[in-house]
Parts: sequence; structure tokens; C-alpha cells
Amino acid sequence: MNYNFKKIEKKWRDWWKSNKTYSVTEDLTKKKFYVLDMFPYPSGSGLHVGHPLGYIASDIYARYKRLNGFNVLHPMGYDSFGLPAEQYAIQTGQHPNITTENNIKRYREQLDKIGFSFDWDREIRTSDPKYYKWTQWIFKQLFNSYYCSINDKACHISELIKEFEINGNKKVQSPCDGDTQLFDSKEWVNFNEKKQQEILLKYRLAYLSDTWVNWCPALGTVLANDEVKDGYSERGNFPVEQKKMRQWSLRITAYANRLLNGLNNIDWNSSIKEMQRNWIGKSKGALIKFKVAKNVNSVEVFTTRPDTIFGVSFMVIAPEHPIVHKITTKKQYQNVLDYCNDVSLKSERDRQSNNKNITGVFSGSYAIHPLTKKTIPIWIADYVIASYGSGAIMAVPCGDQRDWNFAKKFNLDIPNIFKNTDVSESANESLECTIINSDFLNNLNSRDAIKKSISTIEKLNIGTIKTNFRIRDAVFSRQRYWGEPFPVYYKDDTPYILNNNSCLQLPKINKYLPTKEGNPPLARAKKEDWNIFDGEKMEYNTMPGWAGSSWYFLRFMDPNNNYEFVAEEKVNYWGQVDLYMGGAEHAVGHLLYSRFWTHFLFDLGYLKFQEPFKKLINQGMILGRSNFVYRKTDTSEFVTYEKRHNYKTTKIHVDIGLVNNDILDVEKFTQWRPEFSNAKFILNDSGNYLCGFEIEKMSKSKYNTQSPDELIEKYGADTLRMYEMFLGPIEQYKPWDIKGINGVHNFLKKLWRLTHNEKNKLIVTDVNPTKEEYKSIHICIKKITQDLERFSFNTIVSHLMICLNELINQDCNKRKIITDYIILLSPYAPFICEEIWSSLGHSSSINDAKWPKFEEKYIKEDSINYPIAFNGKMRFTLNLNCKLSKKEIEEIIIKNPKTINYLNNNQLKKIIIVPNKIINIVF
RNA sequence: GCCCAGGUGGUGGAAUUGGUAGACACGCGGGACUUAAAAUCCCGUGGGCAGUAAUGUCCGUGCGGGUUCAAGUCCCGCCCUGGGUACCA
Repeated sequence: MNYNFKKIEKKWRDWWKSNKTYSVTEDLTKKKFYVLDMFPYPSGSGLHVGHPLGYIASDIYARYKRLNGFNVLHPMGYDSFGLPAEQYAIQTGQHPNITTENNIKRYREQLDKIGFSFDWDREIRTSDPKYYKWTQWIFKQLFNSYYCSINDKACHISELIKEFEINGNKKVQSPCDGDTQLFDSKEWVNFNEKKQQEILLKYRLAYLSDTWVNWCPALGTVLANDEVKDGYSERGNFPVEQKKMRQWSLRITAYANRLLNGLNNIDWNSSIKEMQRNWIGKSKGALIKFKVAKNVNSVEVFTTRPDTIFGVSFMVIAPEHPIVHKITTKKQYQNVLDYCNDVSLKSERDRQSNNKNITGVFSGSYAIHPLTKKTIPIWIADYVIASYGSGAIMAVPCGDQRDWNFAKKFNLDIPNIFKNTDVSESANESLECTIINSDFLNNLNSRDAIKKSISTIEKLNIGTIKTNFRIRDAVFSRQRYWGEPFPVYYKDDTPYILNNNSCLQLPKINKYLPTKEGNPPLARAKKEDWNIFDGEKMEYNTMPGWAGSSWYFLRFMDPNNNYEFVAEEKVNYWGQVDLYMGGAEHAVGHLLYSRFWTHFLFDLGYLKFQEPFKKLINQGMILGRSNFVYRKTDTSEFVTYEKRHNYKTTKIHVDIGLVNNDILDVEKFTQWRPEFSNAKFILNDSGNYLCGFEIEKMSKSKYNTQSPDELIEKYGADTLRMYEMFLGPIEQYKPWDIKGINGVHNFLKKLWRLTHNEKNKLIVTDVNPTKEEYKSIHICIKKITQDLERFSFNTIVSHLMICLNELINQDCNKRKIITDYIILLSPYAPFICEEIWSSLGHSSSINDAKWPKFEEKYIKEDSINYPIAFNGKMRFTLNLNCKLSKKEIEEIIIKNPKTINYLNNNQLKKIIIVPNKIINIVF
């Protein structure tokens, strides 16, 4: 008698494939249900145990919905453009397409083994020209659109041109670049082609602008934030600086309000919504103009606390602010220049997180306070970010902690404007206070003072009320090879959309590196290497990783359509994703961009819904244990963990495959990556290189992944599926550990033994179940159904175990009970259940069975075992009939000898009876 | 720094709406079967104190306060860990 999972799983894998058990088509007679996973990036290290966690959960839910009669769309594909394949191409010269193809093959094998109910006929790959043709198509729509704030939707650019021809842009209410000039219709008509295109570009939803990038001069390329460690490139250890570069951006800010309000209409957990709200960062405040003394310029500041305007004692502007050059005095020129150069080496995150080491420089100029007319010094400091608000602030040290810290450091005034509040030790950021020393705002509380200050500022014409968003337009180009090429060419330095409807394919190039001039790899392609070529040159940038993933859920509905990105009748049938399962690390990236594109396609009339994902579950990450080596800065020498503090070092991830018990295999390490081939090591006293470790996100870039393959080999996919669910709540983060997998494997073995004899023949009887047996299975039906509805996947495993233990104790292998039981189990362990189902005599798949119906009558009890507590502490239990009234219960309790004992002569104050829950005796 | 989570036995976790803290497993200890091992089955298992025992009793859900008849759960203030922070996806 043995549970031969290998044989069973192979058998049903093949059967499902040849019977197309999981393929699905539109069926108007059935209710649809769309279950989607965040599709993976197929990395070279294969699927790791963290990936299936979400896939298993959603697969269970998809199977559950199907058992309840729904037509379930449950597809899978690959987000197959990305950095690692390109990195590998740079190292080996192999085309990323080959790497990607191999990786996908491996992923598919791994996914197949786990027994997912994916409809593989719908597979898509973002790097497939048949797919990215439509990603390019959406880009074309964005390019050809502008946002009309009057209609509050995206419109075709031709409507804007019409308006320009009639009225110029004076009446236009549309988000556009800050430097857009005003013109009338006559001027418009007289502009030449280039000028007109230049102006239109300022309104398009896809537009060109100068944005900051991490530029690594030594590598001649732009680096991802991920690839920069402490101001140096992770690859090669070269200095990285901030540089402005002309790039495509998408005007997501035009949708800020709708993206914010749309959150109210979707069933996501509140923390993710909160993160998106904060990311969008809507804040109301005022834009106030400060004139610069002895200078023609003025500086606008954005503040959410105009009530504190009389507390201003200096002004701070961002080092990148264009006005810096205009207001810096001769005397301060060198200081300011040096400071701005220093800052350009720092990343934005460093600037924001580093609040211990406050830096700044005086510009030499003063601003005139618009109300008091006093002069205040203008400083330049990196804690002010150029891209937020107006890139300048009025500093109120008594009311803002960062301003306070800055004032302390540079010995600036801290005037107090708060009644009965001490600001000598820290700033007062609370709104619960009364304003003083503030002229017309005196004795108002902050909330009223905000209103009054704004109305006064507007009346005096020194500022305006302004709603500001923290969200910035999304930079949409990358200086990479392995991404979607833009369907764009240039003529006279002006970008134009390709008129050709075919896919613009990635051209072949000889090397995947940037050119000597610092142009992206695509600049290596000659004219004849492009399948379509127009104008003087093609766009050399490619689209970012999130382009393809921003709309893939739509393509799954109609993956092979060559005429449209999705057919109308199909998108109308499948509609929104009903359940979207994926990692919380995508909270603001992918999930926000997808929402943006869906809103946009809705505006264009292609979709009937604005929000892509109705219900979202964030599976908590499975965390991995990472190892680190410590590289001495500017060298290729590595210091053992114990001695790392003796040197200035950078912490670098090292593949856990090269490490055993935290000890590095030095030999393997030098062979791991070419740049480490001449690595030298400073070892510890035992002659070893000890690595540091951390528990963090399991990710290929952290080299800490673990594959599910061995576990499937050893225990089978059913066990893996159940174990991943049994680990804990789906939404919780948990470190990976295979202790305990035996428990669920034993459970499946026990089920096998209950239902099979020594010869592996099914043994079920047709005898009618007993009352107790009915009770066991119906409690199980109830709990599992309830828990599935609330996505509590881990507790279901426990309920299944409890029920099986009871059935074993009852020696129950009765057909009626076993049939219900394996249907309940089948979403979790589809292979073993399909096997038993077929042994029970069914010719169709268990997936087409009906979910058992819970019946109250089987679990009804006459009495309940009440816990009796004294002052909240449980002392004993008492079995009481359910029909008893509160008064009758009270009488029984008081008379009980145990009660008298526990009261111990104390005066009884009252008895609290919570029906069906607890009885508490207060004394 | 900022935003968002999480912290319960030796371990993963359970406790759905404020109502018996530790379900279900792992691990560990003891026993049965066996020449032996594996497999399987049975019993015990948060900590302290008292008792031969049944049992009794006190402590206990990161730390410090608070609300309540009753707090892992609600409120206030901390600490630690993880995720995101706009070019990893």
C-alpha cells in the first residue's frame, strides 16, 4: 500500500493536456470569472518557491469557482522583456531572445509540474512581436492624445489642433509642459511644421522631456537605481552621477485625480490603496511668490501651511532649480558651484533619507517676505527636491522639523508663531495650536488660519490657491536593447509616429552595449537592420519593463487577434479581472500604471470599465536568506564579515549557491562573474571568508532564490501545493523553510490509506453514513466554503486535516462522505483527488463536479459547552441546553458548587451571559 | 527620512465581529510493532510554583501605559523586522 504520487501526477498531467481540461471559451450561458496572477519575468534561475505561492492560491480559487459553475478564465504568460537577459547578453554576446526562450521553457516545465489549471492556449509573451505590436499601438494612441480637463478625459490630438486653429491655446484647459507659451490662432497657423510639432508635444500624453538619470560615464550608460550602490555602479564599481537626458514621459499626472478617486470603487486591501493615495499625494495649499532683493527674479514656493507664513525666516531652493544661477552672488559662486556638483553625485533617495548629515549653502541673495517686507536669506539645500511642488520652499523652522534642523545647523532664526508652545527643542508640526505673532492671523487656530491666509494671499495678489500632486509623470524610455522599440522616427529633430501598422521589430545589433558616443544600443543598428525605417533616424530608446505588463490582462482575453488589441465582444464578456493575485511589492508601480492605461483605453472607448482589477489580493512575499560579500570601495578586494568595519566597504549580494553555512567558496566566487575574476580576499582568523546574511525578498537580483523542483521530486506537487498554503496566511510575509512539509505529505498518505487497501485498490462502501460522519463532513464543508470566500487558504488545510483525522477515527470510507471530501480537497491537491475520483467510477474530470452543499441540520446541537469565567478568567466549562433563557442559566450558575467555590465568599456583582459564547461572573 | 505591513510556545501558525490564548502541523520526549532500522500507530509537550497523583495556583501574545465585566484583538507612546521609495519586475 503506497501513495505513488509520481505515477499519479504524471498520469493526470498528461490526461488534462490531451483532454484540454483547462481550455476555456466565451460562454454566454455561464457567469464568467476572471482569475489572474501577476505573470513572471522568466529569469535564468528558474521559478523560485515564492512564485507559486500566489499562483497556487489563485489556482485553488479558480478551481473552486469552476466547481461552483462559473466559466473561469485563468491564463498565464511571461513578462519577458527585462534587464537580466540583457545583462547576460552583454556578458556572453548571446541574443536575449535565446536566453529568454530557454528560460521560458524551463518556467513552463516547472509550472506544468505544479498542476495549475491555466489555459495555455492563451499564453502571451511581452517580448513577442505579435504582442508588443499592440504595446506599440497603445503608445501611438498615447502620442496621439492629449488630456482635455473640460471633458475630464483623453481626446484625440486632432481636436486640439482644431481648437488651436480657431482660438489658439488661450482657452485650452489641458495639462501641458510648464514652459508652454500662449498663442492665438493666427500665430498657430503661421508657425512652421517643426514649431507646431514642438507645441503639440507639450500637450501629448506621451511626450519628450529632460529628466534626471543615473549616468555612469565609465560604463557609458544609464543605470537602474537597483544597479547603483552608495553612488557607485554595482557592476564594475564606477562612480555614478546624475545627468539630464531627453526622454519619453507619460502624462500620468493628468489622471492623478481619477486614479485617486477610482480607489474608492475597487476591493483592494486598504493598505495598498493607502500607498497609492500617498504616492499620488494630493495636497492643497498655496503657491506664493517671493521677490528676490536687488534682482529681477522672483521665486515661487508651494506650501501646505500658508498659516505659518509669518514664521518664515529663510528660503530654501533645490540645487537643480534653474534660478540658482541667476541669484547666486559672485562671492558665493564657487561655494554654490561646488555644492551643486557634490549633490549631483547623490541619488534622490540618499538626499531624502540622509537627515543626519544636513548640508546646504547660502546663495548670497535675499528674498523679500511678501507680507512683512523683511529680507530673508535664500539657501540652496538638497533636502528640497526640484521635481516636487515648485522646487523651492519657504522655511518655517518653528513648524517643520526639517527646516528646524536646518536652522539649527546653520544658525538661522527660529521665530515662534505658536501660542504656549515651546519650539526650543523641536518644531511643532501639529495643527492643534493657536497662531500668534502673525498680524491678521493672530489667535486663529491653524485650520482657520490656513483658510484666511489663502484668501488674503489671493486678495493681495502675491499667490494663488493650488492643488499639488506628489506623483510625477512617468519616465517611459530606457537606454536598453531588450525592450519594446518605440514606433517613432525623427525628422528635423522632431519625433513622428510611424505610419506603418506592422510591428516595429527589434533590429539585430552587433553588441548590446551603448555606443562610444553614449547612445543606447539601438543606435548600433544600421538603416537596413530595421524592418521599418523612416525619417532621418529611428528612436534609439526602448520602453521600460512596465510597458508590456500595463495591459496584458486585456490581451489574455483574445491573445491571437491580429487586427485589434482585443475584440470588443471578448472584452465585454470577460470584463474586469475579478481576482488579481500578486506581490505587494508592485503596490505603486505596476498596479498604478495598469490602472492608468485602463483609464486611458476607457477614455478612447475601447473598454467599458475604468478599473482593471476589481479584487486584489497581495500574497505576502516568501522571503529568502541572502548572503553578502564586502568590497573595499574603489578596489576589487573583499573583506570577511568580521573585519568589514575596519575598511570602507560596499555590501554586495552573492549567490547563495556559492555559500555554505555563510562561508564563501572563494574559488567559485572568482569564476562567478568576470568582474570578480581577479578578486582578492581578506579572510578571517580561521582562514575563511565569512559572508553576512539578511532575510529579505526572494529575488533573482539578490541571488537568494530556492527552486521548488527538488520538493516536487521528493513529495509531489500536491504536497507542495498544500504546504505552501499551510505555511501561513497568504497575505503575510514569511521566510522560506521546508520544516513541516512532512506534515502535509503524511496527510495525503493517510488519505490514501483510508481509501485504499494493501493492493492499492480503492475501498469505499455504499453503507449510509452515521450521524457523526455527516457531522464531520458538514462542519468541514461549512468551514472550507467560508474560508475560501475570505481567502484564508492556510486554515482550510487545517480543517481538511481535522476532518480526515475524524474520518479515520470513525473508520469511515463511505462513498457519500469520501466523494464530498475529495471535491473539497481537489482545489488543493488536484492530482490525488482526480485519481480517487476516477477510481470512484467517474469518467469526466473532478473539475466538472459540483461543490458540496452545506446543510445546517447535520451539525445542529441541543446543548453548548459554556466556558465560565470569573472576572474574565476562564475556570471551568458547563454544558447547558440551548433553549435555556438567560435567567434560567443564571440560576443554574449561581447554584453550581464550583461557582460557590470560586467566589470564595466574595460578593457577586453581576453575571454577564453572552449567548453561545461565554459566561463571565464579576465579583 | 517618508509611505505600508508584521511581531503569539523550540518552529510555521490558529483564535472570522472584544468573549476558553496556543487549533492544525513540525520538532522534541516516552511507548507499541520490529532481530534492527525505516514506515506506521498510541501518549505527552508554553513557563514557574505546590502536590505521589487527580489537580490547584501564578505568569504569559515585542516593550510601556490606558479603555472594558472581558484585550493577541481597541486607544496612546516606543522598539525591532520586512516591503516600496519613481530605471529590478
